[in-house]
Amino acid sequence: MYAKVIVDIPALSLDKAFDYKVPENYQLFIQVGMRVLVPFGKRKIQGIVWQLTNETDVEQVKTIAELLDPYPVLTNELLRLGEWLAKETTCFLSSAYGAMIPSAIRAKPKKMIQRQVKKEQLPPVLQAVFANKQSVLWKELPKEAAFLSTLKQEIERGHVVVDYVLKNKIEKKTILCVRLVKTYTDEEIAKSIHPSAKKQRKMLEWLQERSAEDWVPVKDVLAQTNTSMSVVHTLVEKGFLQKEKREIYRDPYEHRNFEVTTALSLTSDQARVLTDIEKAITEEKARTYLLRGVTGSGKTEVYLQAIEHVLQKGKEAIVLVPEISLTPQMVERFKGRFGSLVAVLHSALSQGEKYDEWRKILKKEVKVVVGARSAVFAPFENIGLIVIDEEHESSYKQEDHPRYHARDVAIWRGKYHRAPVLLGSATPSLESYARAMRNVYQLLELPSRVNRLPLPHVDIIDMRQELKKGNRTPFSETLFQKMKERLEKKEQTVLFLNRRGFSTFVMCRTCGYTAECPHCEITLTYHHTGRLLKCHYCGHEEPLITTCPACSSEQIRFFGTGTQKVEAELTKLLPEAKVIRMDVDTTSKKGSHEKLLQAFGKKEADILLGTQMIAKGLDFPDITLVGVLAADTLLHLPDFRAAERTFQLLTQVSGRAGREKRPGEVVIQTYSPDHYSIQHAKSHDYIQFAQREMYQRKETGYPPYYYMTLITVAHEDVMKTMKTAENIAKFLRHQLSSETKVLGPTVSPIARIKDRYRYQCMIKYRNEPSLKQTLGKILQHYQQEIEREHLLISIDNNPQMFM
DNA sequence: CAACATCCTGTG
DNA sequence: ACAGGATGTTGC
Repeated sequence: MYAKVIVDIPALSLDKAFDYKVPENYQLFIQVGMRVLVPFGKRKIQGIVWQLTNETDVEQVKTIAELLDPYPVLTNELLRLGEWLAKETTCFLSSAYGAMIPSAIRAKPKKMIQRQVKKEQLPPVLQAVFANKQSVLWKELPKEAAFLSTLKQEIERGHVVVDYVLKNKIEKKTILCVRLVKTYTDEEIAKSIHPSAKKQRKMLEWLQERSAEDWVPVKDVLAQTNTSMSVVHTLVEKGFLQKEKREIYRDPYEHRNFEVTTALSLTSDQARVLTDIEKAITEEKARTYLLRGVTGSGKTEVYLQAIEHVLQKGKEAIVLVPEISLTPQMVERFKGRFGSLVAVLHSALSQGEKYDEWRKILKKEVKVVVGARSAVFAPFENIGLIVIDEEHESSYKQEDHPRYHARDVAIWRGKYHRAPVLLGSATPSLESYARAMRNVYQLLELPSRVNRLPLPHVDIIDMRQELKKGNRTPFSETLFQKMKERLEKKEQTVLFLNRRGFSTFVMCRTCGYTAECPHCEITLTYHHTGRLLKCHYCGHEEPLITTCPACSSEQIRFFGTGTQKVEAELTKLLPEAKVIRMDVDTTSKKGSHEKLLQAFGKKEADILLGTQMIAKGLDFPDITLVGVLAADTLLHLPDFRAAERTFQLLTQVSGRAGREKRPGEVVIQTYSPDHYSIQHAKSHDYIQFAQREMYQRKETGYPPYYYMTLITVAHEDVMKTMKTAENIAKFLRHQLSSETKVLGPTVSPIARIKDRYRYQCMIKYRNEPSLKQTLGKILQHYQQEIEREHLLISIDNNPQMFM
């Protein structure tokens, strides 16, 4: 019996299966999808069993060293999905599988030396490194030539051997538990426990009262009965109790109680939508539905009831939510409805927590997964529905290998399981909307808010006029007036600014010098805390300059406005207002995001000031005013989706106002008040916006009318980078059809990142069946340079970012 | 001509 | 990715 194994090393030359013999003792247990440790050259590495066969063409097959799993970590379906993903996104098979497995179990084998003889038999230098240990990690050894030659000698003599051991990064967590051996009668207890041993009696009684067969953590027993460990020991010795280390799950929501909820009554719109979806679930129709529902129209309740239907059918459901809206509020809605049947997966969990949530899925202990992008790979085997909330969010596209879009993966899995996929959004991506228009997806709509409240009134303020009036604060007169009103009425305001830090850039007024990152061609951003200049791309930091390094002038000025600066202005202009600031800098610590939101929910502050991250899921009844300080920041980015993103963001943010009884108001400040994305956001008119934008895309030749592929070349040497990019473009023009456009090469919007120069080419095409193959040829051709000289060629199909 | 750095090949 | 052998470079 042989196994075809995909080894865990990302390299083009290793992107194929390697055959290994399955040892006798594993033949009964081994299954496709399990991880194995295999000898590879002089090393041992991890791999995935991809196929099992009875023959091999390879003459000198080696044998699998170790079977790493008791059950497969990848299902048959996921193995096939990986093959598709590798082909579709031009990545290695091992990278595709890597994306499906939690990082906690992707163990790196460690090189070690082990002594085979008594310490005294080794030369003194080696005695010293071994100390009292049997084995030592290779990387902890001294690397001097003298030492290495003695080591080599000892290895040749067989006194020391080199070995690879595999350390799981995260172990299963265990705690000490006890349970009663059986249920005891009073006489039995009286017979063996002395009347004066009150504590022993108390512990036994306490345990008897609980369901007797269960294991109980010792910690709880001691706390509840107010006894000590010695009592446990005595009872174990007397044979009343059993003691054992039991495996437990780390529970990220351990200290939270989720209020149990039941299905809410639906509006007629919701009911109509739900009927369609339930029908698809029952009939096992692998259709994709686009649910367009205005903010506050109750999309989540539709998801919840559809999932209920899935569970009734004995199937499982996956719900994807953008990372930033996976707040405790969101989790609460699902845990409240489905309790312990829910697993939650997102990046804020520790590695151990992620691993445990994932194990619950694998062991079929949960039926619903709520999670960010990568949760689309949840190893369920009987999926009845996949939901993608806020489907337009660009975070569903992974920005590094494998560059997949969760929507495409969901649709693939939907087909496999014959399950519907439900895409939900108030502002669908134009790609999805176009598909719905062509009936590729089925369009479902929720046109009005659940509570029948009107959508908030939106004021557009022309900031050019404010400047003329001499207003130099970040707030227009109108916005400032309204903020003051809220303060008096004790209502809350949310201020939104799409930029963190204090100012955008620092410039010398005398000579025009601007501070730039030494590793990336991008201006540094001033951060008030620590008085630092930071690079938002590579994290480089340097102290703030006070004199210009170019001309020694002291006229250093800050330009642009960030959240920190607005906060400072607020304390100056509205000293009585309490402000909470939320951005990457104030929410980087675990749990701080939640804490700040809770504080705002409890009305500990009047104004919430934040970036992107507060645009979603914020659902507090007392917010009656939303201010967008600079609506243009997104609009003028060099990106064909700039208008779409602006419209989506403004709509999203406006949705935060007046979610309950009181109507809300929105103030949008902008330097381009007439732009259609801003005007249509004012009138809450998605359809008008979509039509206008669709026209624009058609004229300029962008998605959804054309597909795009972005190729970025990066290398330390500018000339080499340019030449390579040029050659690639030439090759593409030659290979692809004449209707396909190859643009560039041009310098990337960020010309250098981490000391590598960057050039890019763009391919725009409508029909190019051999594109994937052609791209594969390019990688093949540059394989040596990629593997040896750190040449980077990245291929991004349907890119979301153009940096 | 040895000691050392760099290139290059193969991994089942 | 990385180990190990082949090949090139350098110092005396």
